[in-house]
Amino acid sequence: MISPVNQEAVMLASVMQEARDSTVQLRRLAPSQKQKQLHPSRLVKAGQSLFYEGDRAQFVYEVKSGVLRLMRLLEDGRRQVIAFAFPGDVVGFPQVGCHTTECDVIASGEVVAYRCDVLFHPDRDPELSTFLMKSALEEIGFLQDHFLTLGRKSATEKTASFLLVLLDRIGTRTAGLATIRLPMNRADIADFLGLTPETVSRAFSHFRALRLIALSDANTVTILDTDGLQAMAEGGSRALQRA
Amino acid sequence: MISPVNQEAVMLASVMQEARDSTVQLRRLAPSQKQKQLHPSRLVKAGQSLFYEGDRAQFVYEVKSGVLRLMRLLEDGRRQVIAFAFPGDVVGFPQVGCHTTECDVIASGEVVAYRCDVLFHPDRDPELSTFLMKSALEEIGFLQDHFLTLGRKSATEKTASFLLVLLDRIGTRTAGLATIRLPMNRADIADFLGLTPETVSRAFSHFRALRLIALSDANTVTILDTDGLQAMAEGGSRALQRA
DNA sequence: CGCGCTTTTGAGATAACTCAATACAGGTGG
DNA sequence: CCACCTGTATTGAGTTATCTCAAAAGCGCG
Repeated sequence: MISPVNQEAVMLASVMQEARDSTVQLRRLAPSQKQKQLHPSRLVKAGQSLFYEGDRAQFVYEVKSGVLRLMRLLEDGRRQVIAFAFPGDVVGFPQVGCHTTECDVIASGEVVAYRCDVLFHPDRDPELSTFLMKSALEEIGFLQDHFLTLGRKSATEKTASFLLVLLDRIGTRTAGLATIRLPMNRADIADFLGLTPETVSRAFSHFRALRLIALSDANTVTILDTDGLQAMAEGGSRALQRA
Repeated sequence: MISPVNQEAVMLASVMQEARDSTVQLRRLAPSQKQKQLHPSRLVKAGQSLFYEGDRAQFVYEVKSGVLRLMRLLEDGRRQVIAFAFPGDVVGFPQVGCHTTECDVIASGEVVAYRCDVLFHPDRDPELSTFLMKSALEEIGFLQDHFLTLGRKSATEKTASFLLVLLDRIGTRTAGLATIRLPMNRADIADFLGLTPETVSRAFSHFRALRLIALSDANTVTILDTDGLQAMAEGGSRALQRA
């Protein structure tokens, strides 16, 4: 998921603030598609922030490699992770010119920045415009999916759903078994699912006890029974969950 | 919110299925803007459905008057209301050609239908394309707002937040007091907030006891203390909530 | 080897749920 | 015009899933 080259290339001095200055860490890439020739690629390092809630929106970012975390905060410190962004995702769609979420890098990688004004001038680059519209529609669909999870599912259902989505997005198949390397910690997962880290941990333990998953370490999940996990995610047999 | 004329004009025989047939209930309107001349307006009646989950997406709809409800269902009947759409909102953004939510009319009114293919051909009508992009961005912002509510707020905070959003969208000011006519019932509110109808009702009663609101009838809310309700919505003083 | 951070496990507290009864409102028909 | 009837909303009492607080375990790092 993260190319080692990128990690090397990032200077150790880089701190959060740097990422907000668009002139830092810019680099030309071999253009992958015609309409992207003009849009610079940027290396980003875990721990950086691409933007904060309330920032004037300058760019939307397409993730090339690495993982981003979008979140919103409540005054008293409560946190909601809106989304994790993986390669192919576009983040930073603005609201009346401002970002309404904070965007942090949780796994170093590379992003492509598009000036926000391309969103409102489709005639200048119809191809790019269509790409961004599709990305926005994807984002809407993704958020809607997660609504159901957030509003109507139990802790085990939420956690199982989460693992299945990640399996789909970043799962790898080794020796016939699907495994997921989690780039985020339990607190991030909890804040994504509207739970506490303890409850997430208990759900993992529960799945392990049922032999649906195995954990080689806390962040490496092997899926032993996809169907069983699917049943969990949809409350297929709600009795099963307590078993 | 709902013009009486529209209610009259709709035939009593109209049932859900009719709304899905785009040839039914079409009518030319005086074009409000140049780019909308070609897009037909359609009268819709409370109880109809504009589309269902899984339907091939043909149109996105701009609400002119009335209120729509977007929702998703789980096999076992659990329901999540994704959004209520008021005049000015655009609903029905498709996912790979299909609708991923069900859309029902909860208050009769009028919508404008735009063919989905305009989303992917911005050069044909840049002005419309920009309008739809802005609508999509609004939708994303709106969904993100609601994420925080859904994932991290208590029942009273959720309910207070809900009332404040509605105040902003459809509140009216009479005799110096802001009032809201709720077009949806308690079950809809509950399914929007991830609660039960009983809990929503208790929250209303709680606010009434604190003299933050008054209810002339179950669907007519008068806001007596906006600041107090705001404090409730943000858990400003969490002690206050239990008072 | 010991320190700090994350995760896991445990035990008790609580917010919201479930089920059930009552109250209310709007529409219908006598 | 009023009584009834149906669906929605409210209120009550007991249950439970999840949270909170606390302790133990695991893991990486200097």
